[in-house]
Amino acid sequence: MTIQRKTIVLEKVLEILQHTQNAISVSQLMDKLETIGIRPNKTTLYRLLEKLVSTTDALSITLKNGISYYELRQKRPHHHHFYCTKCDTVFCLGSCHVHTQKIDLTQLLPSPKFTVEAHDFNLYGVCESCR
Amino acid sequence: MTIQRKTIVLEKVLEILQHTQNAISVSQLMDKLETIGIRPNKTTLYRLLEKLVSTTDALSITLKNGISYYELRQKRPHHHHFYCTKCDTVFCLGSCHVHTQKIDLTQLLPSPKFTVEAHDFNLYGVCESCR
DNA sequence: GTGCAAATGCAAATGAGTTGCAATTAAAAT
DNA sequence: ATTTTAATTGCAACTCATTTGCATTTGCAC
Repeated sequence: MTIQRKTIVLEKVLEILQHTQNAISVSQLMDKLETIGIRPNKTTLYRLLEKLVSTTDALSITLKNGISYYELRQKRPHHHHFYCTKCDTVFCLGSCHVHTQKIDLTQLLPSPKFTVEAHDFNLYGVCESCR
Repeated sequence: MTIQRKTIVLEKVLEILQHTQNAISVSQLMDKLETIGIRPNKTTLYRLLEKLVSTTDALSITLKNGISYYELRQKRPHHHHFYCTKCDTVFCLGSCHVHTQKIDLTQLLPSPKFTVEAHDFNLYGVCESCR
C-alpha cells in the first residue's frame, strides 16, 4: 500500500464539500466543478466519493428520489436532512432527535428481536428561499 | 368517466396486498403473481399501483435502495418501516413516534421558515427470522 | 529508469421505473 | 346486437443514477 496519490479533482471535491453546508449529489458536484473549469469523468467522481465514504471522511445519504448526496463527516454529530422539492437542495438538520431525546425505537418494532443497525429520517418540503 | 373495469390482475394484486403485513416492491409482487400463474406486464403493474396510490387505496414508500414498496392504506395509522437487509422484507412499524410523541420538527430545521410537507423514517437491520 | 499499484477514461451494462404507441377489451350508447 | 368510446394492456424503447470491464495513464518506490 502506497501513499494515496493527490489529484486536482480530489482536492477540489474536498474544497467544495468543505465550503457547503449541504449534502450534494454527484451531478450537483459535477456542475460545481464545471464552474471552476474541471470536468472529471463521472466514474472517477463516483469512485472518489466511494473512497471518501469508505475511509469515513464522508458519508452519503440516499433520498427517496433514489439519488445519493454526500457530505464531509467532519465534526458534525449524527443528523438528518431536509430536501427542498423546489431547488433540490439537501439541508443538514440539527442533531438527530432519536438520539437527543433518547427515543426507544424498540417499541416500534414488530418484535424486540429485530436488530436495528441504522435509521434514516428525511424531511421533504420547501426551504426558506424558495417560498 | 365510466366505472373502473375489473381485471384479474387488479384483483390478484389487491388480494396479495391484503394478505401481507409487509410493504412489497414491484418485483416481489411479480414473483408472487408468478407463483399463482399470473405474469403481468411490468408496465401494467406499475400503472395499476400508480392508480391505487392516486386513489389513496394504497401508498408507497421508497427506501434508500431506490426501490418503491407498496401497501394498502386500509385502517392503519401513519407509520414507518423496517427493512431487513438479509431478506429484503419491509415490515410495517407501529404508529409514527413523531406523531404519537408530538415531536416538534421545527426545532431541527435550519430556519422556522422552512415548510415541512412530508417526512420519512426508515429503520434498517435484521429481522427476527434472519438472525 | 523500471516496475507496480493507484488512478483515469470510455463505452457498455444494470436495473428500477417511464413513455409512446399500437392493439385489445369492455362498458355505454345507439 | 352493433357501433362508439374510453379504459386497459403489451411491447419496445427510453431515462437516469450508478456500476463494471478493460485498456491506458500516472506517479510513487526502488
